[in-house]
Amino acid sequence: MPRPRNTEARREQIIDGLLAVMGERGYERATVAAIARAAALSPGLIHYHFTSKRAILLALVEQLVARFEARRDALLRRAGNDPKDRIDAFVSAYLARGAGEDPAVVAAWVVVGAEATRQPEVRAIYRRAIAARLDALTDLLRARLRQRGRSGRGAKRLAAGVIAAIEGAYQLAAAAPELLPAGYAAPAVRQMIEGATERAPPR
Amino acid sequence: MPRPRNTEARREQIIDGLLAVMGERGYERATVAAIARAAALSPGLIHYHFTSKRAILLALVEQLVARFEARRDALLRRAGNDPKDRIDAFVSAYLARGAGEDPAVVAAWVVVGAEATRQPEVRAIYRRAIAARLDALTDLLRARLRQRGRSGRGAKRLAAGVIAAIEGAYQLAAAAPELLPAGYAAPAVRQMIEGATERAPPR
Amino acid sequence: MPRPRNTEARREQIIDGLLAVMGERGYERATVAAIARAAALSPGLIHYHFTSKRAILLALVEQLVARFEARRDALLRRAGNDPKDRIDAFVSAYLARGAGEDPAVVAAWVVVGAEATRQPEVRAIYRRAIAARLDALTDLLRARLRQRGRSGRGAKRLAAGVIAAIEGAYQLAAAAPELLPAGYAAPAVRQMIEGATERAPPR
Amino acid sequence: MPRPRNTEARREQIIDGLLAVMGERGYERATVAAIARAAALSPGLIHYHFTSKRAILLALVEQLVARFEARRDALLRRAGNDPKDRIDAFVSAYLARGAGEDPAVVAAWVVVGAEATRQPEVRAIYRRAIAARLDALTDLLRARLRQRGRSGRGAKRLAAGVIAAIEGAYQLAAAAPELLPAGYAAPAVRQMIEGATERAPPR
DNA sequence: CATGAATGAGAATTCATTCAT
DNA sequence: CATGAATGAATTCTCATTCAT
Repeated sequence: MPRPRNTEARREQIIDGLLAVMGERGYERATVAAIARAAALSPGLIHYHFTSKRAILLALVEQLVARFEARRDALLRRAGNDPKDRIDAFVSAYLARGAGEDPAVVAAWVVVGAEATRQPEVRAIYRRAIAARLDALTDLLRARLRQRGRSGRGAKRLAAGVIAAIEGAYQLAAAAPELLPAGYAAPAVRQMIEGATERAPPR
Repeated sequence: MPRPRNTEARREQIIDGLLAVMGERGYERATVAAIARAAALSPGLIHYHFTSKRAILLALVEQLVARFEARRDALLRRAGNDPKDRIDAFVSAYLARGAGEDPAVVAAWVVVGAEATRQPEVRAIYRRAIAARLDALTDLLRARLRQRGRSGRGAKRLAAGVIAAIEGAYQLAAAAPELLPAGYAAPAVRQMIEGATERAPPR
Repeated sequence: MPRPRNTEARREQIIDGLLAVMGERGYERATVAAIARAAALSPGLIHYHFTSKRAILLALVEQLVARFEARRDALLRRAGNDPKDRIDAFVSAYLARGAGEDPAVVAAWVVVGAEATRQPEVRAIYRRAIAARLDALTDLLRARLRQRGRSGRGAKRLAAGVIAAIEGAYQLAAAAPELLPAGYAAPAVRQMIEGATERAPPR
Repeated sequence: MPRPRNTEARREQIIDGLLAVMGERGYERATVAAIARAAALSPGLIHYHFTSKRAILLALVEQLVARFEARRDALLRRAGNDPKDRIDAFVSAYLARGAGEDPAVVAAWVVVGAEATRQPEVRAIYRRAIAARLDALTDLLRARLRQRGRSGRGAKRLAAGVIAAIEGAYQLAAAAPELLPAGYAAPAVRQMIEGATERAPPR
């Protein structure tokens, strides 16, 4: 009678181990031994379930992306059809973490962003995720602009600004949280959007 | 007739070596050997001029901060006294790099931000720098709000939003440049500021 | 079916490796590579079982101390109750090494004595060992003095002299063995004790 | 007009530098830079005056030996002709340092003893010095034995015991000074000598 | 003689990965 | 699947010695 398979559970454990360790040490200094410890597993087991340390990172990045998308979709579903509400839902889903939801996830995402700078495979996933957010947000913004009788022309640029602001909020939350006024990020982003909407040329 | 001292020049060379290597490999993978190669020096010499690799990083961080401040001061001096112009000068000085001025500097600053997450000494310098920018920008924004007859209350939160947006622009520029519309950042930041100014309550 | 644990055996091997190498090279020049070679292990394994080279040294020092104490206790148990016999047993146990029992141990102990001069952790163990010997020998000498109807006053100073003579015998055995007459040490120590006993004031 | 030669003074400075540093760090860890600092000279100058670090050590050892011999000769000259007084003079000269005269010299001599264990050139000087002390002391002891009407047979073995006791006193003074009763060494050595003298067979 | 920079050969330590059990 | 020992290639750092001035 073969032992029941538990590969998936183990993979989750290991990914969570990397998440925990990477937040406080970064990727390079997250040793396989430390990941194993955080996952309450033996070091040897790590390489049974993952071919390499890099593979764990890639799985983690994908998981972080998927988590965001799940939360975003849930909030959008609840938001109804009004463009403004939908934009708020998107921003809330994105900022939930940046605002302090789970510090480990915030820290890990910042590390992922830095790794995306150099590891091609991380970069690929990261870009795909950012591109998807950019596209989705662009659509939402365009709907909003049209609702206000404006041209949708600047939507993409505006979306880029919003995403930059949110990614920057993550970075600041991870590196200098005590400098920041509470809850500054969402209103700032909203100002950016409203300011742009009002100034946009008519259709 | 001793050999003339050249420590300062050598330190610069080494810092530049780290800047170059770190941009493409990150701090951990910027080996001392690679730094030496980039600086066209022998590896042993690195440790003659710096006590440790970390010390080079700290020197680099301080240099990056100083460079920004020098550029900002120069632009502010040229900007005159109008609050709006001064804010523009500040943002331009900050974004000059984000916009692509020197990709190595952009990449390095992103790495510094990530390292600030974990290395206490880097964090200290990083925080001091961010705090200084926050204070300076808050003052500029407050002047602008008053000029328009508004309360200066929200100035600090707005400043935090602007800085987040700019730091995020660095991150995106380093990790996903080809996704971004050209020159999106400055207008987005301007929208954020104008939106907030107009919506701010009267004094 | 995990590989059976063998940490203790490996640690012994490594300690023995240091013992062998240190005797002929001293501690500093006993490189980890050389220790590994002497222990017939790979260099990396050394640091799997010990956190640092210093940790091996500390383990070795403790082992040397324990070895002496085991031999001393064994001889004392055999010696019976006569104070003179017990003193002889103590001195024999101590000098067994000095007299040439195991040259590697003699040499290592001399190195330990020199390291105790500077490494605080070595010094702590060394002192504790010397203090214990001093106390034990003082008790033995006091019993002997009383047996001869003398005051036990000078016992501690005499014990210090005996221990100095034995430690010195180690040093000379390690550095200049061929200069020394065979078997000089035990009689010399005995003379020291007898001379002092006879000259001690009555109780 | 050539600069006046100062080689001898410089060599002394450097030797003193090694003396100071070696006492607290041992020979291996006494870096040339540290020696230079202790000597208030530049590192490069060290190798102008000595071909190697080892050469400094050899010079230091020779100096320590010479210093002892000078003091011993001075004390012997003052001691007159009585064998007992001459022996006392010898022991005093030897122990002066062990008793705490100059801790740096004591510490350095202990390091020299340990180095003699492995460096052939140090060993050669060390042995010659010990052999000379052994011979000289043997003569003194023989005179004393004859004076008391005893056979001089055991003189050499006794001398070895005395020298071991004194060398051991150095070791203990360097590594565990606070454990030792004040002024224990000289009386203990005297007991050793008197005990042996009285027990020696008649001529 | 003197200075202090420069070199390069180690040294300890770390760590991803492999492997025997 | 699981364990934890084993390996070996890197990596940072040290330091005696050399050298240009």
